[in-house]
Amino acid sequence: MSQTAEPQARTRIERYDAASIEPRWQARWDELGLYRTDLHDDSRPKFYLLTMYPYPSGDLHIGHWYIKTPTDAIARYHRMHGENVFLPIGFDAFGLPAENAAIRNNINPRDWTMANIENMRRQLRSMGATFDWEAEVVTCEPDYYRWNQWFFLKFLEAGLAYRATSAVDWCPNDGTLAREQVEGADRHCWRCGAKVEKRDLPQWYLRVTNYADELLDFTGLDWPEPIKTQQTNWIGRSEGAELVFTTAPDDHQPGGHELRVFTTRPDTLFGATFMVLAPEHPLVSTLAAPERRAEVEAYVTKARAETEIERLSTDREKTGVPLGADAINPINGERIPIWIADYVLAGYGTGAIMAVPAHDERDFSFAKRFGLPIRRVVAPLGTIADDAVDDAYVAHAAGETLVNSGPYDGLPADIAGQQIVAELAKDGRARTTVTYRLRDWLISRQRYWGTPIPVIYCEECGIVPVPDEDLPVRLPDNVDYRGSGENPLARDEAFLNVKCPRCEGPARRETDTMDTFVDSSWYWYRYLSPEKSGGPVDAGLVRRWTPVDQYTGGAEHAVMHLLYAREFTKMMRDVGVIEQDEPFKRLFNQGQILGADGERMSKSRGNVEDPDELVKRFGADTIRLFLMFMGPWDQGGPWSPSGIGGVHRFLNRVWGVTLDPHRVEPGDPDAGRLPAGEDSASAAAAIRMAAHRTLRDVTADYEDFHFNTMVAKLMELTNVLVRYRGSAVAGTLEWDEAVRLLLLMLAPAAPHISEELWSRLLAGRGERWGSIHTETWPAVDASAIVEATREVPVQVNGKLRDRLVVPAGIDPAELERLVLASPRVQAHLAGHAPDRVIQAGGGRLVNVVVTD
RNA sequence: GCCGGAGUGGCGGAAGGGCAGACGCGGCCGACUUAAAAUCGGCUGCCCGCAAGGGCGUGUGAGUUCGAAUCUCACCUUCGGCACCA
Repeated sequence: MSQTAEPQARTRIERYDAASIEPRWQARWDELGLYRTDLHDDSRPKFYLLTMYPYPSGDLHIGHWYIKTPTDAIARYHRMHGENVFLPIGFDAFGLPAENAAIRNNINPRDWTMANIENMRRQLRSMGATFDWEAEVVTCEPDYYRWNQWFFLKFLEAGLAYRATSAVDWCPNDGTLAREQVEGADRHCWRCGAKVEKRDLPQWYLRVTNYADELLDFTGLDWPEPIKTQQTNWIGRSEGAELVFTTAPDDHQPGGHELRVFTTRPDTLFGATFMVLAPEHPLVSTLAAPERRAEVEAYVTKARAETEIERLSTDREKTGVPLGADAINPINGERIPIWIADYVLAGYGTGAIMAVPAHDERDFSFAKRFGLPIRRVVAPLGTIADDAVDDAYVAHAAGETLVNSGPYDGLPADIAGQQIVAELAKDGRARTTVTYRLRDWLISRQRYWGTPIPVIYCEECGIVPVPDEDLPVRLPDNVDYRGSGENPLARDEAFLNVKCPRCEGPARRETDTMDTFVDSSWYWYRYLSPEKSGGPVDAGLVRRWTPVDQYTGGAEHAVMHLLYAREFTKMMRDVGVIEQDEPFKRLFNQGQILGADGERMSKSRGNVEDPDELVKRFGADTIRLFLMFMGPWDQGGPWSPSGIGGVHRFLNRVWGVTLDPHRVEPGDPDAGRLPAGEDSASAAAAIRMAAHRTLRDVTADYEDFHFNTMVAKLMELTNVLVRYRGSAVAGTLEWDEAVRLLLLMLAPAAPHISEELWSRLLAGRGERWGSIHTETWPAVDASAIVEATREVPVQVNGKLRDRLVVPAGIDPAELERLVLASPRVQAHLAGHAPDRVIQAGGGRLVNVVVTD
């Protein structure tokens, strides 16, 4: 720090220089262990603040700062309220990018990951954030992933994990994917964007569909509505009925097979003019007539190859072929033809539908395409039953009744539906049922850099779980991971060949690893006891500290991480590890910082903003405040540094008014003088009022995460101080109080500069140093913000015409008299008598209503 | 197509039934300086007007209200999510 001695009597203060301040305080905080949380301290209320742990891609970008620095401000704010705050951090360290980088650069994925983590630790520290590094979790460490394996085996034992062979989504880079990890109509991989295809593979699943109904219940969760809506839609609960059709006898088969369909519209049963099975439906080959067999098989083969790739949109023209067999409608015995078509999905409902073209758009376009009959059975009020159907009538409207439906004609649709199901239910041909879109979670991945799934395949014993004492199944370090597109573990003989734990015979290890979303589904429980070796979590600490009080992170995880986390918590509960039903009590989704081009930041686009550079130029405090000031936190937006100078200037002014209150600015003719009409006493009261009003508003803004207005209000208060700087009130008790409040309010958001100025104030008064971050959040003095007079806007017919300054406690009748006496009001009344005079908000505003 | 969010100055945004545009950026003018930078002060929604003042203004159109950026309905634009879920 350069301290140039000057000849003047008063030593000139040095300029605000973040670079010389910030590292010093970061080191000091670290040294004092200010942010190590004593999890066993229950003398204070606990506050578990969690922010989504980063993937160690190598560099922190400005988006990480955007989520993490306001989260840190929340932590600091809560600490100033006497809460025992736990803000841990860790790394989501398994995953594809490490493996790809390893293949590209011929290095070990572990070395690549660990080097990145080291760099990101440094970058995270440069934020000045109060992470408790002692609790750090790195998921690629055996200490962590062995518990993934432990959980898996618990789930296996409880029937919550199972292996099944079916057509799964396959990404050429990532291997198999869970359903929610395939995006878009063109079916691409959520991570790498590659087109996904179907493969028949035996894979491991977690039975999350067990929790479908429970997951729909958000009671007690303070989550953003859009996330709850997205999850609700994803789970896709649908109430309806299962109806049993039977196959009709014909020349080549005796019939009598049951064909179950799921429908939400049992009321339209009389309108079923054909049936459609998914191409994968198990009865397809049984039912296909000999003369149709070739065509059917060709269609099935084509559907299999095309299914997920070519079904581009709902607009695609429907395809299908008839099986050459009929089904019998249970309600009226009618024979209707059975078709197969790929618009019926094997994985939803029963994989078969009754087609009611008059009342379903998809069935309608299929019927049109293949010339199948269309029969109206629900008629809106005023429709003639036998009018031609030009469009599927799907809506529900008051007054609609059934037609062409035998004994049910004339009944309202909903009543008729219930009666039809009840009638068929008598002999077991119908039941009400509920169907979900949610599928079980496919967790197998054919990649190296993940948690090995701890099972062994024995020729004699079949699937054998790895015994607990053999955990963890370690990822071998030196494998040939360079790629033939096959899992490197499958080529590692030492890993692959094991003895069966049961019969000691030759056996083979599972080579699939777990979806990395398994790692991120319970890491916040591990933060509470990262070193624990006897089990995955410390039950006592989990009971005390979870659910997490506040979780912050992006909304892009709505139906992935944020849903898996809820599912995993429920599974952990059901195997007796924890008692909690839900992981996160309150969730906040910050917006996303886009590149300057408005696109998502990515290295390949070259629009990534490097915070290290900005830290060097402006300091962490400026960046923290600028990101908070940009706009509402949940909004995000394209990165534009154009306003950053303004925020930096603000901190300069805070620096100036704090350290040099008597300075008189040369450029301002009024500098150093009190404003006209004010004396020292009124100026001091005005400063005090401004400070306490700001405190009231800023407190509310911190509570609501309205950081942009919080910063604006601190700027306003600072501007008030700048206006009085060098005048008679500078340095008075009221001035000092305002400065003290300003620094305390600024402390959570800009922790370094406020700490520096705080220490200088203490030193200036000869007091012992104590960190500003261990101070208590100040209380508003209500008496400081009451005014003697106030300004009342006056409207005539809703338009602002005047403002009156009146005594604060003015009587309403007196206020009305003053308002009507106003020359401007008189002018706009133009001689008419007012019809009404409305005093809004207890006289905060007056509106004079007149008709002319 | 369905579900959800958002439309306010040149720009980021504030106000969420009661003074539209807080705060900041940018711009213009000025002070300080030999000069520039930095810093400081003033002005800055649009239109008419020398001014006083007036008119118009929160995506569009209707409505509710004494009063609407804010509530209701319809539409337009835009950003997310879903992808034939029977």
